[in-house]
Amino acid sequence: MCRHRPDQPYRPVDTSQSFPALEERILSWWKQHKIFEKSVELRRGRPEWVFYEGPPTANGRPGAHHVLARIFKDIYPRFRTMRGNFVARKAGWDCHGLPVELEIEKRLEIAHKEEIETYGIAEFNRLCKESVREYVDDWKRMTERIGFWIDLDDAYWTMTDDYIESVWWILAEFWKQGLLEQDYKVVPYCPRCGTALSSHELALGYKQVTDPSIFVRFPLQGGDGGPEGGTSLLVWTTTPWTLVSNVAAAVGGDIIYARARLGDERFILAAELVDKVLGAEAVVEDTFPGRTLAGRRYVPPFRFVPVDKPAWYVVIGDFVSTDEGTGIVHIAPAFGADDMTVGRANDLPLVMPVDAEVKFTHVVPPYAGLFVKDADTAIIRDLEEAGLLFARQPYEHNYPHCWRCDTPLIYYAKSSWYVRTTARKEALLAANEGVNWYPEHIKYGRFGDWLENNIDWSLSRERYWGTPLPVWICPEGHQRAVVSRAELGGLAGRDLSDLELHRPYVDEVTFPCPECGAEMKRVPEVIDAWFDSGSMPIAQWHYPFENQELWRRRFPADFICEAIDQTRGWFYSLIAISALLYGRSSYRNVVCLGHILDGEGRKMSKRLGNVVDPWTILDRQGADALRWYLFTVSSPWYARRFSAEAIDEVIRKFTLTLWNTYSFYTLYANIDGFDPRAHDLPPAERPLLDRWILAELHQLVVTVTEGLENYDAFATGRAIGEFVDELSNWYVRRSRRRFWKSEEDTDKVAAYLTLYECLEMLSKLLAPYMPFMAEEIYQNLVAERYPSAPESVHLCDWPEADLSLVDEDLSFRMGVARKVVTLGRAARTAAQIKTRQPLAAALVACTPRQRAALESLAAVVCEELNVKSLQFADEAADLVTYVVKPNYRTLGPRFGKAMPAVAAAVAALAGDVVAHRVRAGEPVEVEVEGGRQKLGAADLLVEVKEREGFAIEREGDLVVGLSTRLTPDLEREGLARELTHHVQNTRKAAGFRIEDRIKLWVEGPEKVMRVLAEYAEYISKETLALTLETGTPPLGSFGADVTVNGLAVKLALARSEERAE
RNA sequence: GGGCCUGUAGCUCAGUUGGUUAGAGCGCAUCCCUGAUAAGGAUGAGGUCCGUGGUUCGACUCCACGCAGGCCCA
Repeated sequence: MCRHRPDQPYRPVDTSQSFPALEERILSWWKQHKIFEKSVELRRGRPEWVFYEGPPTANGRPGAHHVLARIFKDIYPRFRTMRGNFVARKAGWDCHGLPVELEIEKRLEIAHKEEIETYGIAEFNRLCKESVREYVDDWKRMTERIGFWIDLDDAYWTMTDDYIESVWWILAEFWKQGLLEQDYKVVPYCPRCGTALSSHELALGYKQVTDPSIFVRFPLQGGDGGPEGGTSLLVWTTTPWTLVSNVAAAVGGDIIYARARLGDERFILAAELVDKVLGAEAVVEDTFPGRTLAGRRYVPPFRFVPVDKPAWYVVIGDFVSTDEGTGIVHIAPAFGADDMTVGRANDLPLVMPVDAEVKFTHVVPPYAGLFVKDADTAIIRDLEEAGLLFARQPYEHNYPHCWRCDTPLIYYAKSSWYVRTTARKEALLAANEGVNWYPEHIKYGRFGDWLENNIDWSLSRERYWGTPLPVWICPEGHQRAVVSRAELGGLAGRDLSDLELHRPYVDEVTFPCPECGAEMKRVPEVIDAWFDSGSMPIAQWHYPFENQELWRRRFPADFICEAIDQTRGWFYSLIAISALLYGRSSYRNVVCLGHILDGEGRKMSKRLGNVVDPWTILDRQGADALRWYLFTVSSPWYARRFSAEAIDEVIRKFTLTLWNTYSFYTLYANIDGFDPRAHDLPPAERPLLDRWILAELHQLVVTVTEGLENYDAFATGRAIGEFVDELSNWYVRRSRRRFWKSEEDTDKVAAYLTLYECLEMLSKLLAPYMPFMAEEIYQNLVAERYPSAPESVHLCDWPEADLSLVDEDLSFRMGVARKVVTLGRAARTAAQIKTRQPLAAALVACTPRQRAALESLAAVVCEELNVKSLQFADEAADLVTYVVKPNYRTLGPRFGKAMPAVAAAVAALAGDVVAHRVRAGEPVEVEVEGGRQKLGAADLLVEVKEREGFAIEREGDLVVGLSTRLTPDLEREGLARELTHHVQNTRKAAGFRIEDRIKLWVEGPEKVMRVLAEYAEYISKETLALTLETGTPPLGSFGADVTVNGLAVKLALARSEERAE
């Protein structure tokens, strides 16, 4: 590539080109000539358009579904770059997290966390690091191959010390503001694995199970502290073992409760549940809202654990429902999220009689040492003996289990570190206001809801491979969040600038507490990897330790893009961190893609094993085809099914059509030695067809530009697809003979120029979508010929539409002509007459505007339909009949309920007569429900219907008929064209090149020979025959026996040495 | 269990503020054209527009409630 040679032919375009091979060639050319780097540098100093890369998790090989987000991350930055913005593309890799650890655990055959410590954290983390690097290499190869232009050499890695140091800075900022705190929180916990589970893991393990559920009496206390008149709160629970830790009973403030008598006992429970729980015999004595119960004390079921605060009274909880149970919920703050919340709100004591293995401790002698769930039976028995058990029944529900070992999870209060996002909820919501979401509904839907129901960010993980939480703590409980390596070194009194900021190295650093002098040690936790990736707007630059100016320029991002599952992931972590730090979002526009599903409609995931390896597509069909498929197959916001077959369709339908058009141009331009820059022919001086396709082309530029500005690669891609179809199947097909006629006149120059301009423009419009194909076309047509042209299509400016060339009227006219041609062909099909057989006339019935359009394009229509003339049916013609219909849009609002009567009255009118009046714009009167109503011309729609028994076709207002009578003249002409057709086929069969001149011999019945004589000039010209003879062909000629309109004919041809003029 | 999204031809999907006869591509069938040719074009068959109610003169479209799938969360 890149040898300039305007006077040389174009590189021949192979119609059976392998696209993957082509792409590989272009990839290496890009690399060799640093085109990506140049494309970025070219715009240095121009307004920045900031893109943030959401770091892929370097744990697992990339699948076809990962290609989706990466190409959408590619197309808009490419577009903006061509539009003139400076768009830096810094790559990134998400390196930390449990999945990486699990993989190493598997490799080391480790089953328990403790074994990691035995194995050695340093070595374990070294293996994690290694694994990350391996996967990153896979991702790099995929990224390059799909043409995703991103700077892989300057990627941020969340595991580097610089990155971690920036994350520390953020955490220390939060700590200073009181937004980073240690707290108890109820988490799902696997008693067997000894670890809390993340919400993501939780989702993997829900199962339908049956648990014991019991109804228990909580006898109300009277004023003296004793039971009050035999009245009990009736409480329902599915976890009897938590009753040991009961400290309160919750009711809904607005829920109506009843005091109901059953026998000589009284119960309090939700009024609407009385029948269901107590049965029909129960008598309701009183009803009252739950809030009147607040503060009422009751006798607790167990008193094993001493409490240090008031307990055992009724509290209000907004989570209480009457869907099941009794409407009264027993509260054990250590063992339920709602319980914990309500416990905090009411300052209830935390009763925690359970150890790390979730067994009862010695505080509860009867059950000590029992796994809590195994204690259920004994607890129920003891309740029964104490007379507290009212009823028991098995309860079937969806309960989470450990996805690894299938053990039922226990909700359990654990100490953990939290980012108090709830304290800044308003800032989060305000930050979201400044974000444009694509699609829009996410903003106040899924994402907005998530922010509205925000919960504190559970930050810490009791793991090894992650950013260490930079908090040091002393035995007195004083805390210190460390901001940087330098600060840590200062505190520790030694140079720590080379310290690796991972475990176990940071764990080894201790220093005296500034407050009490005792030794401070780091807390053992690492942080949630989502915090790492959400910190990237800051940490990717090692801000604020470096790059302050750069950071100011590149915050916030103009554009980010991920799949929809990131609403709770990266989209959230980004906005949470930046809202807490700066009170604003770190991104302005976010494209939120639907998932790629497998053939069965399931999400592609490593776990299901249904991931399509992108290389099977890339090696066979190529990156452009995959890209085009993903951009245009359907709306990107929705989940779509992936199909390799549909990519073949893309190639057949779009790629090959474009390729053939491109190949067609180069083929003929080479034959004629055509150089578009040697000619200057303004569009206004070119034929109508050329002006038409140029009008479409420039309209396309407008459409694509506006679409890409609005992040709509889908509609714009489809618009390009339609244009390519029009270019190929109308413009080129209609213009074919202009290219291969021998004389070089203005008409031919116009055709070449027009097609060339379309292809050149297309290469630019396509560059963000199909960077390889666009490059190939641009290289061959432009860059390799003209030294002044940009070296690559990706270094070009985005094209500006020439609005003076856009011509809506012309588009309309050509549209009508194309429609008439379509209908005329259908009429031929119906009449079983080949297009090659000329006919006398096509007869069209249509509106005046359509008529005008067709008259201006009569030649085109006649040629396409192979008719001698185009005629128009007048009102009296037998071709059609008219039907008048009511215009619902105007009449509906006017007549309302009387509309059906109006429609009936209109239907009763004599169509032919009324149609005439309507077309003339005159009003019509109808009789509706006894009254006369005047209907204007706009209130009636005239429809044309074909009369029975004609070879005609119609669509809407348009009716096309063909006169099917064959005269002898027409028949002979048809035969001549048929002969030509067979000669052309024979030429091809003989393997002649299209520009080869031939000698032709024909032998056949007299009828054929007469036509041959009459049409000798036509046939010779069409087939490039220099001689046309009858008689015996010489040896070495290429012969063929053919049947022409049922007549046996012998053809023979030979290549001529002469070059004709 | 909750929230969001989706449900249109055998398949993959469009369908603009509610308005006359709901579209495209693929597949299938029939046929045509062809020096772009491992393409192209036409026609046909194929639709309870997920279901049920409602609003309206009129609903694929708006509302409610279901059903199914996806995602996120419990």
